[in-house]
Amino acid sequence: MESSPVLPKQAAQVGLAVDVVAFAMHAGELQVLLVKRGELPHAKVWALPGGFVQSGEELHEAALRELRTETTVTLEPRHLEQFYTFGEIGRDPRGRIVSVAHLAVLPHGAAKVEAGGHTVGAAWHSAHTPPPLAFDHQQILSRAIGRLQLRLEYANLALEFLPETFTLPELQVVYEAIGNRKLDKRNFRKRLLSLGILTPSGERRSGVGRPAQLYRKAKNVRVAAL
Amino acid sequence: MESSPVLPKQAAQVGLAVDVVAFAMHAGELQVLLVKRGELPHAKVWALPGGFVQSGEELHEAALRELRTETTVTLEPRHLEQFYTFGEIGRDPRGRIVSVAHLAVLPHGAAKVEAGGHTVGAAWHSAHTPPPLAFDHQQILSRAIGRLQLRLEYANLALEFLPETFTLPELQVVYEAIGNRKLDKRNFRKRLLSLGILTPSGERRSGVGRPAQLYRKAKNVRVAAL
DNA sequence: ACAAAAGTGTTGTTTCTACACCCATGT
DNA sequence: ACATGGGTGTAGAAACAACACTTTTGT
Repeated sequence: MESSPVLPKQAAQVGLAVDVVAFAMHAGELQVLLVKRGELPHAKVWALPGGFVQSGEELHEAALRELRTETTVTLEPRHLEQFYTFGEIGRDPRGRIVSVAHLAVLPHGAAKVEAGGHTVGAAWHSAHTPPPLAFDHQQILSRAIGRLQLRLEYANLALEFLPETFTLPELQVVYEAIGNRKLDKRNFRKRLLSLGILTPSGERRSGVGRPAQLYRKAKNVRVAAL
Repeated sequence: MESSPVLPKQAAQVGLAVDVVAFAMHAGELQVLLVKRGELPHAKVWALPGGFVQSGEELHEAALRELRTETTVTLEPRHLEQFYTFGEIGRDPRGRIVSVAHLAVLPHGAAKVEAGGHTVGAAWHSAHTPPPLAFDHQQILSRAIGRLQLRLEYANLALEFLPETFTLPELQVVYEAIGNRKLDKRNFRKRLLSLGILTPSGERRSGVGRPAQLYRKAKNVRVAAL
């Protein structure tokens, strides 16, 4: 399928992997998708979905594949980008394994996850206070949260966490959960509406209280890259 | 020196490389360090310094080594960080080669560069208008400039381009060269001084005109990561 | 009627931008 | 004296932060 690499003299023998930090909003909290490993090393420990890149497979394809086979996520990621490559020598006891870490955003409704592949469990966990993680995955997660917070503020990645139509209070919850802080309702509303990236639609009656206006993303999407 | 990787079933056979985008200021212009390749593919074409990661070598060590052996740079980089990993399948005709690209800042005075290793030339070139580059190095360079512009504004990376003491007009030139736009002298001066990251020292008489105040970086360095 | 959540404006502070002249030195 | 580059202040505009009450619905 491709020519085999002409590796020179003493290039390192490395394994190339991808790991995926998949975020979603559940119960007003920023959550991350974790799998419970079924194999050594770190069997029965929670870890990020991930694995080795296969021949003829692009990096982002490998990330998608791992997400789909290690868990049963029902929806497509709304956003997927590589954000850092972890290659420190001792990071994996099996040898020199370099992992290109990816950040994914899953839309609301991707709640049903099941284990698949070599995993014996899959579940959403609080992103800010996760369980103990295998390998250097805590470090990877922390860096992913940092990147997500950056992206939130200046590319409007928050919309990708919600269904197609949503209310402003729902959007505010996304900002608050990712930023881990409360925001003022009036200022938030002013700022978001003045950006002109939202268009209203019909109304909606939630369980209790006054019904909220529904919005959707405007035509002029601008999810700026880096 | 290390245990050989336990590579599973059909993991891809990949070569792992690093490339270095080394920036410096020369003649009031943002310049990038390029080498003229001595080997196929792309012999006699300008390229970023780079090469394969060796066993037992961390990624950033490999980046430093390539910088030191392919060119004779006299000074240590002031800043070195990985910024993106390029792994597209067709990017290198020799096979599947994944490159972790690094951004380096060399301080003023690193002007003398000579070819070394497998290269037949090494020289500084305009970063905004470089010559034709080998492989996907134009793409790597563009992304590096984008990252540098980001870092400039909110981590004060500009100081790393200058000698230990410098004048405000010199610093402004750095900002203008990286951002590729003119800045207002008064506003620039107000903003920088109000940050409180500069402390004055003695004076200096340049060739002509009124002598400028010299500054150095204050004690509270904050070169925020990511 | 009451509980619950949505919605709405103003004011003061800070930050950003635009803009033109005088100052200190070398020749 | 003059050429060269360094240095300075102000005013309007825009963005941001703090703050409390009214409205609409379901029960």
